[in-house]
Amino acid sequence: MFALVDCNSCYASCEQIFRPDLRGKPVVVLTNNDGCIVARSKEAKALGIPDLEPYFKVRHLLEQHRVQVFSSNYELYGDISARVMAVLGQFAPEVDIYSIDEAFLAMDGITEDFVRYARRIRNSVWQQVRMPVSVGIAPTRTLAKLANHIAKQSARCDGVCVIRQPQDWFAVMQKIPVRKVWGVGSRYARRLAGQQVFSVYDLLTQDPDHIRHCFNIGLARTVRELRGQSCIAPDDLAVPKKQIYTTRSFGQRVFHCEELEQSISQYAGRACEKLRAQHSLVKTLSIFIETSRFDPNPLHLACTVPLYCPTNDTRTVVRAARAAVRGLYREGYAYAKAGIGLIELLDEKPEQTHLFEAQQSESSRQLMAVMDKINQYGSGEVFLASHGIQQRWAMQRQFRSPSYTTRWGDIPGIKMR
DNA sequence: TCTGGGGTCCTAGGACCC
DNA sequence: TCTGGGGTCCTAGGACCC
Repeated sequence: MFALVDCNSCYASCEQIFRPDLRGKPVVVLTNNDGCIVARSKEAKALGIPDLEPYFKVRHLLEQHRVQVFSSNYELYGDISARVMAVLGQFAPEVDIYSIDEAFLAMDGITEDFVRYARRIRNSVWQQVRMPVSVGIAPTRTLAKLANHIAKQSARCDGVCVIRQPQDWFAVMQKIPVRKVWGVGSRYARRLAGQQVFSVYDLLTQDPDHIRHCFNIGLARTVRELRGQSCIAPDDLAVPKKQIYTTRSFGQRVFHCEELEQSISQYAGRACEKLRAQHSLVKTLSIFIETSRFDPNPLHLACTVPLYCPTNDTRTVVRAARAAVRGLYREGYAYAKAGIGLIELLDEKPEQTHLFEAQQSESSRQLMAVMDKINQYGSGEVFLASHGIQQRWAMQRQFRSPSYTTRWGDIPGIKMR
């Protein structure tokens, strides 16, 4: 059995922790660059504010209902997430962190009544972090996700749902749209509708081989998981990434090559941090710069760059990435976004050395380790000068809250009387 | 004035080779 | 002379997730 613990409206709830005056009120959080709505409190959902809608399109609606708007504050969310995960660690020996706001717990060896166990988790996380969570428990991860969905939807569940046997839940599954299944996006949902598959139950009763033939192995696995047959191995979530990307839209359009080089330097730095965190080396990069996809004639320029010798030294990767940008750059375009992908990765050990090139030096390794140590809280205190100091292209975050838990200057004060 | 997220993996199809 | 099987690698595009 697996438990999936998921924070309710995670980013909005994070903001409410330090603004208890906003509990019970409509709150939304925006994506990077204040682009789209990415999190909505329950009250904001009730107002009919759609998910992932561009901010400027719903701005008047938000103002009309006096919805509190926040820019993304990942320093805060990352720290709150770590605290939630630490609490979950008290409940199971193995916590698979699936994303910033959810984790799977393996329930092996848990003898306590599942409903009671789930309630204890909920209460503890609320008590220790003030984060509301929902808990779904089921024989497979896909069913645990579904149970979590039911826990959130049904008031009667009060945040907890346990699916012991799928067949006990067939009646409920007939009423849940197939789109809600983990692994079924809007495209698959549309194609499935063409085959008269509308509900979770409809999908569950399909022949996996038929689904494999019409779609792919992933969706066939999903069908099996819905039937209670576990096919997503625990390791699937822990394995190192096969590719690492860092891409960002700019706060405003960029016209000059130097600024593109600055941005790509910074993204490369971030990508290399992730690379070192999983003890990998990169052999091939992918670099792109592009105009807005909403432009009448969008331009997308990309190239792949093989590295002479696999590395995880930010300086080497930055040098190659900047050269690539200079090669791609075309004058006269309003660039909206750039990114880097580390697309071919190797294990740090054993290192594949080039016949005529010294392998990555010990001094390089030490330097990177020191940088990572200083920057461990994601605040980016140490960086290469090529990132630039005055970043005209940096993202917009007009409604950012303080980093209450990670910056000395932002720690809330207590009034004594 | 103008505004539109970010990350990862899979697969089909083409190029090339034996 | 022309055809044809099968494998590998690469890449762009598609699909998913939160």
